[in-house]
Amino acid sequence: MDTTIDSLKKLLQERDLRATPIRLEFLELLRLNTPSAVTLSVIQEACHNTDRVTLYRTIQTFLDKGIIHKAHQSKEEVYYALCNSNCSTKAHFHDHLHFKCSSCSQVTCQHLNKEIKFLLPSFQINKVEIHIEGVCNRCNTTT
Amino acid sequence: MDTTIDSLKKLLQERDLRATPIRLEFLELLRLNTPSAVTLSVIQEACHNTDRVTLYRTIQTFLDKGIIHKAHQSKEEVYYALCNSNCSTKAHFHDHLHFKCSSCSQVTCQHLNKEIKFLLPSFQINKVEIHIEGVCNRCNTTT
DNA sequence: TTTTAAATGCAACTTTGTTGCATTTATTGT
DNA sequence: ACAATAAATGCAACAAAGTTGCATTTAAAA
Ligand SMILES: [Mn+2]
Ligand SMILES: [Mn+2]
Ligand SMILES: [Zn+2]
Ligand SMILES: [Zn+2]
Repeated sequence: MDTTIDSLKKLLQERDLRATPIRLEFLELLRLNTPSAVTLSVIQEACHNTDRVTLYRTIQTFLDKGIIHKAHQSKEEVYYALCNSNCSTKAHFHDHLHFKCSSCSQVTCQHLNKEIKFLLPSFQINKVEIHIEGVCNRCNTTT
Repeated sequence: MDTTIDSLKKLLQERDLRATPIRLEFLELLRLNTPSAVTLSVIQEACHNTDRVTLYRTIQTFLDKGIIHKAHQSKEEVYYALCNSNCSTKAHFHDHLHFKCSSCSQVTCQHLNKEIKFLLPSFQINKVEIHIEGVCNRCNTTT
């Protein structure tokens, strides 16, 4: 039997990281919010008895190891979400965009079904980030 | 005869803003860097005898009045660039993407020739921001 | 159980951004 | 050209956000 906690433990150990209670709580929070991304301030509220510094370091570690990625990065707040299994210590691979709903203010990862082509002659494209703002399907249909 | 300074003065007065030396220096800096965007830290260096607070307030004013816009907004640094004449006190209108070159580290505004369609059924799209990283045409051709 | 490197907590610090208020200055009208 | 005035600026004090060094604790391996 493989509980969700066990799978998170495995995820950490695969990346040579220790499965500490703080890290598991952090990841469980992100997992529960899938497909919505979570801000640092929400993480801080949830982990209120954890030192700020530890959370900063945890985020940095998870980014480096390809466990989480930044979704809808703005100057005000950064949203974090779990990566899929494509990402590793080596590199991140995401073929999705980030949608911020101005109604429910949720940031979600949305899969890109068709590949998007940009006409930039003699440019080399390495990374594409797409942020869209509007009203999400839930808020739009639930009139 | 219409010097560039005069045109900048006119731009400010059209938006009910006073043409102060600081504001003209600020806009001249952005104009000289076109089509590259400029970070706050670069602005601060250029206007080293201007108070930080004034620069923060100048940026906010220019954003509100549709004179500048944020290009390649990240948590670390925000890049600012002049708006085209479409933008006003009412709203910003941009149909271009922002390209960050990992070689020369310049952020440039690139026009979108063809409109990009996203397949997001029952979503309402209000704003689209596209950030691309890679190697720009100048760096790519100058091998 | 013991060992040990990794992870955490704490304190001090830096950097970045904000607010209130006094002073200065660009613009308008005389 | 000068005076009046509202806008813009500078300064000080503050608040928020992020960083660093180091001592202590703990997960994982022996
Ligand atoms: Mn995502
Ligand atoms: Mn732009
Ligand atoms: Zn919504
Ligand atoms: Zn370049």
